[in-house]
Amino acid sequence: MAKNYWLIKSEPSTFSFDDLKKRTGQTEGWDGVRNYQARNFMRYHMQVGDLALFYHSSCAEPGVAGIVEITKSAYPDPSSWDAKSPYFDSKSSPDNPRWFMVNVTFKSEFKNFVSLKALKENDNLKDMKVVQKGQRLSIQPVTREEFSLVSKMGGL
DNA sequence: GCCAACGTTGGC
DNA sequence: GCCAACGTTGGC
Repeated sequence: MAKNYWLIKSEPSTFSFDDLKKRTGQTEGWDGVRNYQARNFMRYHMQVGDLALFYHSSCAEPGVAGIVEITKSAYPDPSSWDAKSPYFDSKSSPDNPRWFMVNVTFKSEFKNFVSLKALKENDNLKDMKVVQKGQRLSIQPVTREEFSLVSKMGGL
C-alpha cells in the first residue's frame, strides 16, 4: 500500500510543533477537527505510517515546522460529546460518533522553518492547497513530490 | 483588527 | 432544494 502524505494545520498558540516535541511519547490525539472534508481524509485515507507536514496557522509566521507520522488511524473523537469541550457537538454521541481523530507522533524537526512565503515563492509548489487563496482545510493531501521538496527546503 | 473566502444553518 | 444569513478561518 502506497504511503500517503498530508499537511495538517495547528495554531501554535493552541498547540505547536514544539509542544508535540516536548510531550511525553511525543504523541498527540488530533482532536477537534469539525469539518467533513478534513474528517473524511482522516477517516478514510489516513493510514498508520503516513507522514504529514506540521503547519502553523494564524500566527506571526505561518509555515511548516516539521514532520509527524500518523501512528493511529481514525477513531471517534470523544471531545465531540463532551459538553465541556469547545469542540462539543450535540449531534455526536458515543453510539453514533460524528467526528473522528487520529494520533500523530513527532518524526523530525526542520532545520529551517519553511514559511508560507517560501512555499508561495517556489513554483513547483504552486498546486499545493495551502498556498492557494481561500483554502482553509485543516487537513490536506500533498503529493510525494511536494512532501519531499518541502522536506528538502526544511533542511532534511 | 480587517476582511475575503468558505462552510453550515435554517427558513421557505 | 435554494439561498441568504451567519460563523469561522487565516493571511495580512
